[in-house]
Amino acid sequence: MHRTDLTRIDDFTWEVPESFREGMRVPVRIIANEELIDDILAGEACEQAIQTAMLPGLVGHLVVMPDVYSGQGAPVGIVAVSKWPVGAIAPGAIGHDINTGVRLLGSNIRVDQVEDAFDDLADRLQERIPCGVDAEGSIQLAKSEVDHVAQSGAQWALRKDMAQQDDLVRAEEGGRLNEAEPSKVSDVAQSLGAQQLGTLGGGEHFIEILAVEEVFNRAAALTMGLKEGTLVAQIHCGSRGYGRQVCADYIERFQEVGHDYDITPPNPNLACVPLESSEAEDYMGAMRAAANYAYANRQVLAHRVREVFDDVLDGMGDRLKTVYDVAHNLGQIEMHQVEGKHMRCYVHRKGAARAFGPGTPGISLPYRALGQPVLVPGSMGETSWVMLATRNAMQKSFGSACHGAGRTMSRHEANHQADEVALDESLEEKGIRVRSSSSGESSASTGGVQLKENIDAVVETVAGADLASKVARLKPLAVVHG
DNA sequence: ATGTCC
Repeated sequence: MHRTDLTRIDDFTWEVPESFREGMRVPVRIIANEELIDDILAGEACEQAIQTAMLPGLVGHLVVMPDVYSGQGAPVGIVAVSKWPVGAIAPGAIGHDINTGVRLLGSNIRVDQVEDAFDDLADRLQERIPCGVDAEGSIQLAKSEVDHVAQSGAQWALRKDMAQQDDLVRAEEGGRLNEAEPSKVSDVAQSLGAQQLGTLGGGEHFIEILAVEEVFNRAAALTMGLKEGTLVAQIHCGSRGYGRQVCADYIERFQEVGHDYDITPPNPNLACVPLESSEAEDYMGAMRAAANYAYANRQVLAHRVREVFDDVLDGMGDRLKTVYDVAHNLGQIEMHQVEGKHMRCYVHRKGAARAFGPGTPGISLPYRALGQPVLVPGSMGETSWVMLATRNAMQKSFGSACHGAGRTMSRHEANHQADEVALDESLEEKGIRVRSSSSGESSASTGGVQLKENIDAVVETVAGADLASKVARLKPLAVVHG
């Protein structure tokens, strides 16, 4: 695909018109600046976005975020809005990693007072937090308890003394989605859930210690508890095997029943059913259960981080306060203004954060007047950003913003051990402590493997497109990953 | 993303 195929809407918005391909239901709108657009057009994600725009019952436009990259079925970095009740729901447009997201903890701990402790912090985090695809948790749950976690989300952790009330107040949806139906989750998923709570997983999931490097919006930063020169912790992870299995189970089921509804999906991984079908209802219940599992997981990990801070920094764990907790892969029923009409919709966000503008109901109370916080982690070891959703986001992107830096080389492509090690080494060279379950196994790397750092371009684009505004930039000090 | 894909 080339620029000549696009209509330029404004400096940061490029449209693939509905007429581009037979079967597209809505245009695709790519949010990108001059620096990012050509890479996006060159990649596989663009074709995937066009296919995703063929899902039945979509309205408005398919939003492509500047940090988009290729995924299964739909790319990672899209928002697809389905009209209620005539539209369809597609698990592949939410993703296998249901409610992968970010928890950010701020603190009043000054970086310069604890510089000597970074190595110990990294070591202890690695010891305390099981990482990697096959990680099993320190918490073993009975099957009935898995259902309680899936029902209660982060509130489960509060009952188990692994959360503070304020953690829930400053979390999207209070860390719990209503109407979760653990009974609609398969036994296989449930057994995985029994073993994996409090684990980080693999891929791009990580825990980082960072410093608040620069504040751009003092008032907002004050409300968020972010101050220049202080230490923060960021947790990027999701629902592990539990959510992955839910997605896989329902894609399979939707593939089987799709033709009963006269639906031919654009691609088998985009199998879908009508929103008001019993299959859709089952999936929504199971997906919310997985989302709650992820909220609980990030809460347990936040608790582990506090424990490590208690140990290493002499009881400083309590000084870590939740800034916000946000999902990057979720589907939700929302009201939106589409082509001048206020309508009930089902919003698929895959690799996109909900970003409701100031005053919108549904934003956690401490932030309702400001707008929803948008947490933008870089790829592990990269600069991260905290932003704030703007009013404009409501119509331009159906209340959504980017989820983090796109990857020019996915960990899937970088699947060779040597590349993984080389990536870690390039971070170490920058003075960042890296602890990885796969590190140190090989130094056969040739070096020179690097993730292109495009997060600044992503953030400039999101700010330029007026989806969110900058609050603070965070600089990584230590990262633990699978 | 993942009891990891041929």
